[in-house]
Amino acid sequence: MKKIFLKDIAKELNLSKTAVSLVLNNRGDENKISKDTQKRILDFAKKNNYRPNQMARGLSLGKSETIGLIIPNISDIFYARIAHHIELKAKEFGYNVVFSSSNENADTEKELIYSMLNRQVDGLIIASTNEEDILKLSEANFPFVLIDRHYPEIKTNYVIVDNLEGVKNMTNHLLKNGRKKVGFISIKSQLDALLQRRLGYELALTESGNEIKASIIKELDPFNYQNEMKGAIKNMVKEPSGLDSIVFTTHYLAASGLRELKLLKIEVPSEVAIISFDELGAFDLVDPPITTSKQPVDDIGNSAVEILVNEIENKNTKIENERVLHTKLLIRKSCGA
Amino acid sequence: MKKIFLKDIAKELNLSKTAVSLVLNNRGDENKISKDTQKRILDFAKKNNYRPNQMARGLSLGKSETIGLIIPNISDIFYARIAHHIELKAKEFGYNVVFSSSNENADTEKELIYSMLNRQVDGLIIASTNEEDILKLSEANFPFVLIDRHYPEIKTNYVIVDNLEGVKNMTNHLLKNGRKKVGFISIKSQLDALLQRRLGYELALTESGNEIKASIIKELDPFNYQNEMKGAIKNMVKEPSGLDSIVFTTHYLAASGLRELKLLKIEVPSEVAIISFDELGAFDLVDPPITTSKQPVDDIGNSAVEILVNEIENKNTKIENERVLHTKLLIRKSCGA
DNA sequence: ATGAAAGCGCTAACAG
DNA sequence: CTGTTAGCGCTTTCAT
Repeated sequence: MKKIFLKDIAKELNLSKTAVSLVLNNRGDENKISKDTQKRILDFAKKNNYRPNQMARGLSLGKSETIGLIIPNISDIFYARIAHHIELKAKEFGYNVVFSSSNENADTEKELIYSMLNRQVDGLIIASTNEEDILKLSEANFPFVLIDRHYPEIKTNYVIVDNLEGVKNMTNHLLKNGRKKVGFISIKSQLDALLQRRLGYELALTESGNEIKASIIKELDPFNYQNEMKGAIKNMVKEPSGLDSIVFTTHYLAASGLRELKLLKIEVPSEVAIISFDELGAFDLVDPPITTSKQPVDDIGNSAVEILVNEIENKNTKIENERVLHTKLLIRKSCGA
Repeated sequence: MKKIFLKDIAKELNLSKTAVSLVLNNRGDENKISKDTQKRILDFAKKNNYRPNQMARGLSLGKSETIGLIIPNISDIFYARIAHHIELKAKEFGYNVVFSSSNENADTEKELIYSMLNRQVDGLIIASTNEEDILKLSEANFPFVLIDRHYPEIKTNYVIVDNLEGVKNMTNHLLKNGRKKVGFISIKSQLDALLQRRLGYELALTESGNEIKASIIKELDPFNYQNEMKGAIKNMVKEPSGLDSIVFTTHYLAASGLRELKLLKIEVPSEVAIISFDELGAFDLVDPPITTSKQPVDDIGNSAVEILVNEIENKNTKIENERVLHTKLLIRKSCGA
């Protein structure tokens, strides 16, 4: 593991740094360096385990072959899964990934973006909480793609799912299964993704001739939802609301809600049916197994990288850079049928 | 977002790059640069949003203020949680983290380690699959700490849990609850962590006067455990084995096992009790809620960073660099009582 | 107190 | 085909 540098191998082999650098970067042929010399260089490099210093290389090249990933929280299984696919795909293209969690905090996100820019990432993939800096990135023409969440007013690359459709399908599923009074528990947020989910719910109700009463909708504080859940559930289930089903807009809300329902000894699905947007690892084992609108995490991750690398490397191939993917309803027991 | 460089601010302010650099690195006072000059520099930098190029800085300084994290799989909630804590703690110390998944593949892990070294990470945190390269790192005196898994023959920093104790407690819990024939389902592996888990199981049995029959122990292929699970379970549950309980050594084995038990219509815990080492997000909601030996992911992450940074920065504070943490038994319904 | 200059390891014109 | 040279942006030694 003794460190060896480019100049060392040049010296040892009595060649110039240029020749060595060229060969090591696979530009030997195009620069007409003799096969023999090339072989000597390659062999020597391999034998001595030569490893170019990527900081030097990056500084010189003006790029780092690194993608930055900014997400709300890596310990959220949803983002962790996306991260995994991003990582895999990035590697295919020869990129590493640096990640950071914003914890849904705008300032942190801002700091993270700049910190990554300082570190000379070649591009960014962001599940953003904060519009302002996205706008700046966009104006600066820096390569990035938004995932999971996007800002309709800003023209950017993005990969999201059709939230409206997903939640509408969920709500309709409940309705189709004979539920009459469907509640909605979400997170208080200005994010378009959450807005769309609410719209999907409302649309399903109105289209089926149901009225939307505010009391049926609860939007909890993202940092305090666990405490607020009990009240929300109680309120929904008891009269006058007397709901017979609840749509949850995230997996953690669904888990938390089910926990409270159990504490309150409310039978799921006989008394109250529940359905979740996206899922946790073991939702199929839960009592009862939870019906879910599953997001295509693999596709989200792969698409994001594909779009990003395309932009970074400025390939001519015009690819679709605004992708709206679809969720898939996994029907289990929590809605009755 | 117009890029501004050190030399720009020096020129604008009619100063030398040295002065600017010094001040920006908080070494103004110690180099007796006038308060006034310092203020001018700082103000100008802030106003123009100066952001040092970390590649250049890193190249010059010979360090990157980045920690590399290599784990088997970021989409495994266990590692994702650890990653989250590592990230948080690293930020406290001013480090970023670069992560990669080895997918339990020795070659990938090797490649990852070298790739990270090339990228000049200052230190590494590794949940390793492959002893060989750990040995090299160790010989090269490169700062790193092993987590989750360690190699008893190599002297390194590490943070692990007491696997033997954890599984022993699990097994005893089953025994205490009146189970007579306890099975063991694990992953086929040479890793010490898994060996210890098996030892814990065996120890609990022998100490309580039970005999260990090979047929009671199943070690599945890590890449094919889902397919092998059905056979394993069937085999254990039917005569002559006729087990009344099973110890699973990972959360995904437990989930998979429970899935099969349900398919086989075997009642848990009345017919067969199960217990898991570590847990998934919703193990408390599962039917039945699964008793678990929970690992202290926060402490694992925090300790690892603490030890690593200590070593990187060569602080004199002698800290314990071989930590064995303890799991905590969360008793739920899957074992009966 | 401040500045000139060298150097970190690598790439890339350009000249030969 | 190969070597010289400048330069990426920053830090730091050593004069002044």
